[in-house]
Amino acid sequence: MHHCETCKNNVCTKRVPIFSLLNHDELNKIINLINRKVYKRNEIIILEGQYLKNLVIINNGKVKAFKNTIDGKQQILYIFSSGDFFGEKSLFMNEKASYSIEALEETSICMIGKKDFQNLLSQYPNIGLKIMEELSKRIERLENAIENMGTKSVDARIYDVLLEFAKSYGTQEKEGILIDLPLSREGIANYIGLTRETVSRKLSNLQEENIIKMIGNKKILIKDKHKLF
Amino acid sequence: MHHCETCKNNVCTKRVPIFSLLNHDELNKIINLINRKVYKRNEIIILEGQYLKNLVIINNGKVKAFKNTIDGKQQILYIFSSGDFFGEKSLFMNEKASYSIEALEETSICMIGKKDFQNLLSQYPNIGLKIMEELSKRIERLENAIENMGTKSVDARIYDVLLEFAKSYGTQEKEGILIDLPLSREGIANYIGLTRETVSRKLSNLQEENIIKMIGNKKILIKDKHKLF
DNA sequence: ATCATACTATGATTCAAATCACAGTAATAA
DNA sequence: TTATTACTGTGATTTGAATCATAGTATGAT
Repeated sequence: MHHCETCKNNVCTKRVPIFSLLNHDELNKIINLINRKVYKRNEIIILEGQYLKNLVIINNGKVKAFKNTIDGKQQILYIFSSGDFFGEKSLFMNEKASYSIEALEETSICMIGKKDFQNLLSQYPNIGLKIMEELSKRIERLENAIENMGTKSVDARIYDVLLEFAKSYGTQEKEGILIDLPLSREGIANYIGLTRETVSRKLSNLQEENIIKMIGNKKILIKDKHKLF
Repeated sequence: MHHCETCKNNVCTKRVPIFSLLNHDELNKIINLINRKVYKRNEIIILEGQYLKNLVIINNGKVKAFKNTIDGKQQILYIFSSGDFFGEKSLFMNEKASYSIEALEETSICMIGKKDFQNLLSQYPNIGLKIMEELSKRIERLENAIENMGTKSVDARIYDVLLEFAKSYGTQEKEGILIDLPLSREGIANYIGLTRETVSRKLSNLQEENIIKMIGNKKILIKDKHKLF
């Protein structure tokens, strides 16, 4: 199974940074350890508190990782897309997932069992280094998010999230950077710790100032990136 | 050098979780790779933006890791104490420090050069696993901090920081948990994203409600822990 | 193309933390 | 012990985001 060319090309190994140091034969061995699954928009992939038995790598699509609070609020911690992984915590510690994962669009994932992945780790120590590198990057993003929420004005936080989205989901067009928003207004609010209404208002302001242009609800054109600093 | 008993007992290796899987002889080998240094209260150990050439392990004392913003605010990200390490990012990536480190009290540190530590890592892969484990814990703390700042009331954030400090710096006394505060009111404010004044007021409230008792400026007695949930 | 549903915008009001201002207190060094 | 400095507490005021309320718009399914 999984040996036809189409499958290979669709499978995570090729596009995953943590496997980037492996050669063709090594990748092929890994393919046999992988289980795939596809989720529809809004489907829950993991629920906070569940035990996770796999390392999950995103092949295609986007998911959000979030925590729900007792009083009905939601904090989005990550948006994971192609090549990102989660569930790594269960590899070294036997702990419950500390956040839920929900598909933001049709998303296909690859799963590698805990044991299998631990074997891979000891066989190819470089994978471990790559994971540490990725965890370090994630830590740095979280640290910046905390700095933003703790010290920056609401306007600055809106600027930052627009620039982040521009980098991750934007394409350069002649009029500016066109962002394919991964989140609704409410999602953005839950990502940067504001309310839906405040995000709406701030974006309207930016549009009035001719810095951005909202195209429907799912796209934003950044006309003047330099005014967002 | 470093072979007398007093030195051994004072050196980081024994109290550092990341070396916990090594035996006595292995630890002795590591001792020879270590350089020690002592910092006084308020001394800067690393400045944001500097290149770091060592993994730094705290032997004794406490430091704060923080970012300064352009408009003069400060966000404290971590309080590191005995057994904690930092500078691990420079081991896999050649990047500048993303935060400054300042001693909160007299603090002695142990340093292992980048190259030496990389050798250790390949010699004892378990150290790598321990580091990943520690990074995972750090990630979880950051994720919780973001959830707190994004979704919780100011009161809840004060409760949380008191409970955190009680766990890390508190001793059980008959009247309650006595916390040796690592930070001033302003420091606490910079840790949870509030102002000095708000922290003062909220602590005063808690004292009036007989939940805590402030003892000078550096100690707080938690009389009724259960009211902080 | 129409409809149903989910999402968005925006005005009015409330509220709580930031800010400003200054007095009071604790900690540290001489 | 006293003096000096740094830290803390608290009142008055401002400010800006949350909340409440409702109308408007976009999107996707049929």
